[in-house]
Amino acid sequence: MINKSTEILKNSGLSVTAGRKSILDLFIASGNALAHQDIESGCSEQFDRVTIYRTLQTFLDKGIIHSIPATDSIIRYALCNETCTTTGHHHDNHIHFRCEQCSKTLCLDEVSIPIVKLPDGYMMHEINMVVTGICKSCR
Amino acid sequence: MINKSTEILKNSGLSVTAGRKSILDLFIASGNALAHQDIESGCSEQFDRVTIYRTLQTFLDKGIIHSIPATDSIIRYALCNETCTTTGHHHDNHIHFRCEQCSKTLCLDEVSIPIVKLPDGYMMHEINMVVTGICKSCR
DNA sequence: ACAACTTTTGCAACAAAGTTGCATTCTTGA
DNA sequence: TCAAGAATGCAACTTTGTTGCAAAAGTTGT
Repeated sequence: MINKSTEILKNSGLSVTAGRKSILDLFIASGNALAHQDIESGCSEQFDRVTIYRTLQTFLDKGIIHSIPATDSIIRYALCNETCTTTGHHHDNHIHFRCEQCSKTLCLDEVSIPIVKLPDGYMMHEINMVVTGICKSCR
Repeated sequence: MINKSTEILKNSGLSVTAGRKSILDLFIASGNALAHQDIESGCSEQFDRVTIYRTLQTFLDKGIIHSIPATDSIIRYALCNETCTTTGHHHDNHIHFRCEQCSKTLCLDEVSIPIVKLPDGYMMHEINMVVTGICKSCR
């Protein structure tokens, strides 16, 4: 296996194409979460918008990336770390941080989401926590 | 003061218009969070899409409603409870629940967001927690 | 209750984001 | 290497969100 992106694709049973590798490389290179737009403008080669939508959806389905909600209606995606290899829906147990200054969104892998007790009758499936504030490099 | 929606508007220093009252009434009537689309189709009278966007923005600014992030890129809004009357940005301290069956989004006012400790160098401003699962009425 | 003033609304025209079907091109496994 | 299946690009379209401006409200003081 030549490089990491190829490896990830093979491990997920996906065919290795220029687009997928390029998008994965972008995720690996950038330490933070990426929105569709970031990917469209950040890829080394130019790919069709539709291809990017479909690629992101595929990656989501395979559990290669996870989506991060935000109040600005822009969904960002980040690489799942190695431990979550389950295909399909999976739980990310870390919190996400969005910096109000540099507006980067990061996974804080070291901070895990605390357990909350739901009222009687509610069943929890997934949990998502996003903190906004000022990040380490912006202080 | 005739009814609740009028009261809320006056308290926030907003002029009372049919559109605003209608949208507020909808929020009061429906127990769950509403997306733009829900409001457009749910109002008694028909209002222009632009009016709804602007009204929601105004309500946000005044702290009448708060927005709830989600991983489906649809932002939903919910009435702020009486205790949070601060104009402008404010922190909701409760978690949000999205039911995967009926796909309603609710504020769980009784469950407050637990405190998390961020890594050194990070400053917290706002915090948001969304749980998905099955709600009480769908079991 | 009315006139003057300020806000809000609706419309039109855009811009951006996301979706679908289909023909072409690329990957993969034998 | 080649056939079968998967991924891509394109076109056309729908949905979502934004801006400027004129018309229609709402508000305030008298």
